Amino acid sequence: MHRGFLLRIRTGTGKKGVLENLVLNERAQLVLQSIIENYIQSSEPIGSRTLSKSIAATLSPATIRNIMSDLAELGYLIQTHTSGGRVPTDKAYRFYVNSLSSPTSVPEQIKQKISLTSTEQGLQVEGILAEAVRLLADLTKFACVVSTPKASVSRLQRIELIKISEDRILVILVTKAGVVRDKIIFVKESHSQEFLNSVAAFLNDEFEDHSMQEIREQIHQSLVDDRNRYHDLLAHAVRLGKKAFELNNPGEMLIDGQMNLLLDSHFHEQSSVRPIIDAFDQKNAILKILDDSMKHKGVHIFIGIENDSKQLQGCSLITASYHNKQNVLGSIGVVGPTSMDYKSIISMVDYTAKILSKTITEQSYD
Amino acid sequence: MHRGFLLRIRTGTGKKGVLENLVLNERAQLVLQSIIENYIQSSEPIGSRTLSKSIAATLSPATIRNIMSDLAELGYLIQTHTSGGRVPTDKAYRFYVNSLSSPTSVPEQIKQKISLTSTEQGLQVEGILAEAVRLLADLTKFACVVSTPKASVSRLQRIELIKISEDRILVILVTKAGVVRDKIIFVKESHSQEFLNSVAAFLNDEFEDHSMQEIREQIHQSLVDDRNRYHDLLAHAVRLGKKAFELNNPGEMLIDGQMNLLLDSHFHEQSSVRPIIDAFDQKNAILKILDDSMKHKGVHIFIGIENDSKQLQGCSLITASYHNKQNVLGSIGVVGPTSMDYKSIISMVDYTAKILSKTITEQSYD
DNA sequence: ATTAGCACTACCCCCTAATGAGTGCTAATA
DNA sequence: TATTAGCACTCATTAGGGGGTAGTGCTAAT
Repeated sequence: MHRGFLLRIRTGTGKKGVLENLVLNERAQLVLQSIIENYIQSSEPIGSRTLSKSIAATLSPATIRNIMSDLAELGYLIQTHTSGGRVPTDKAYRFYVNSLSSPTSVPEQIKQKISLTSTEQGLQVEGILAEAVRLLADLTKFACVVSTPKASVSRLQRIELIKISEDRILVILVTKAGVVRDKIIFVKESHSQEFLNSVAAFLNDEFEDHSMQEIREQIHQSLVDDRNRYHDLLAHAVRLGKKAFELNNPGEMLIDGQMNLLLDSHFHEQSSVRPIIDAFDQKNAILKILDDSMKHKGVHIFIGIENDSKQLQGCSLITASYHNKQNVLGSIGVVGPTSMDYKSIISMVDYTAKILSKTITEQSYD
Repeated sequence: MHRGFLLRIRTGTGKKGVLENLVLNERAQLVLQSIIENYIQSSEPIGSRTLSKSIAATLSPATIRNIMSDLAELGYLIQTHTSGGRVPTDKAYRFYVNSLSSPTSVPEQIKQKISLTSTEQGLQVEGILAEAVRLLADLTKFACVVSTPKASVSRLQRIELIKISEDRILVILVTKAGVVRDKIIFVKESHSQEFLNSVAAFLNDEFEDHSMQEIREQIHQSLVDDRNRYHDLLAHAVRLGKKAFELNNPGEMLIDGQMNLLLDSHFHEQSSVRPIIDAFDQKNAILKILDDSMKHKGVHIFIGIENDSKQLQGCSLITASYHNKQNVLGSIGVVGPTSMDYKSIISMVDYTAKILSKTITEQSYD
């Protein structure tokens, strides 16, 4: 047993030297990194002999075997069979991405492909998102998702109420971010278009530039506020506004490139794709991750077992949030095998999110 | 050679008796039908012995072999190997679906599942379509598509012009069918909201209940019509209207259940799915079929080789148009293997399209 | 016109043996 | 003491061979 040489107590912390706090020495790191990179490329278990040829340092297979044995014991590698080479665990991938510095720059050649042309055409934000997610899917050859701007954070630019029939009113909400939402609300009593116009004018006056969340809260307060009862227009405005601003779509997302997953060699066995398909169908697990990713700027990486959702524990997600001048609006991301090429995918997601933010900011209404 | 007994010149036509004009006698029809139904179930080549057991009539394997041999010669069957049973060709499926009478009724049990609840929630047409296509995909376990209502045939209910910024106007088009389209147009000169309101009022007066196609034509005529030059409001209305009614989205479609194709045994070899995936990516080939299917009422069936698009020649499509009170709006359909269970899929598509039509008609604005 | 019988074919499944890449352990080496 | 060479062993993969099965075409009998 020669683990001693492999490990070093993390310097500068007073914590007890439990296993998790140990760090690998440089050679072990090199070997692990090399295994991971080889595996990402070949998606086949890596053996000591193969590795000794491809690795930068000159190490004999036997030495590598020793190191690998220790790495396995520490949970970075597993053997699929007694004699079938070793495969990195999720823990290894975590180590790997942590060791990567900030996103490497995207090759110029690919940068040129990442451009969103749709602004010229007066496309809505949804159109831009659709283009972005398609682009990313084409580029990465994995499945990609993007969450539409959260209704609650987006700020009101304009509301319109249009009488459609005696009992139906079309509500148009335009947000500063450039998103148009339309929904139909049903009313018991018929209102004239003129009346709806004044209600809309009132709501516009009152709430322009407020976030949807704020508006909902304020309207709710007004409801319990007695004095409004005596003002007819106000009362109606509150009642209609309540319906109009009710958030009915709990957050949507656009998906593209699902099919890419099936052509990927890592997912070759059908069974392993199944849960991911289901995850896409149900959406909420992925949506939750995208939401989480909005909380902090930059690229987020969720590797296999780290995902709360069981269905997603067989894959990794790389996400980045996008924003306009004021707010973080949503996130865009890639769903692929845990053994994906993190280095390049991270930089692609990062760059795409930046371009997306830029495009959306440019065409925001303020 | 005993083909004589198998064939009969089609009666009542004066055409020369070329091979295509020949029809099969009843026993041959029975055998062919039986082969097809067996193959649809098992997706494995059918042999004479197996068939002789499962077929209704009592025929010895040898007899069946003779019939099968003739059917093969006529292009209804092919052998994958010298001794590997026979498989129906696209021609056989065409014969089969032609021999089916009008759609069989859907089992009550399934009918209950086919219901679109979304009307209650004031969902737009797009929402209803999304629900319908998802439903059909769940039911059939294949990929399903639905084309959104053609802009050109839908009739105007209302237009609104909303000033977003100095050089941007948001156009909202509401059609009788209940579709809301929004787009942003760019203008050189700034207009006040009041002015936009009068323009919108004018356009509404002039064009309500006209189809988009008509409107476009009339506006185009007005443009060349000199007398409008002298009427300021009119001139602006024409200019803005031209931009507003420009059809920018060439027809969209919604897809659901693509993943189902991969789980299907008929497509088990990856290679055969690939072209279909591409077809979905490009959309236009499928969109064209959906468009074609709008021309006539009822269910349409496109089998393998019959498809113009090479990529779709490995699969079959079953489509049916949907409509509101006045117009055919679009079509909904299933994309699956050529060996799909036509009988039940046809009736499901038929029934779903009917329910879809009913739902949309009910919530149309006239 | 239909069927039974026969020779033949080809896939499929199972078994076996050979191969090769990998491992752990131990002893030799620098 | 860290590293390496050598050895015995494991196990997935592959190729080859035999039996079984389901199929075919042809011919002769019914």
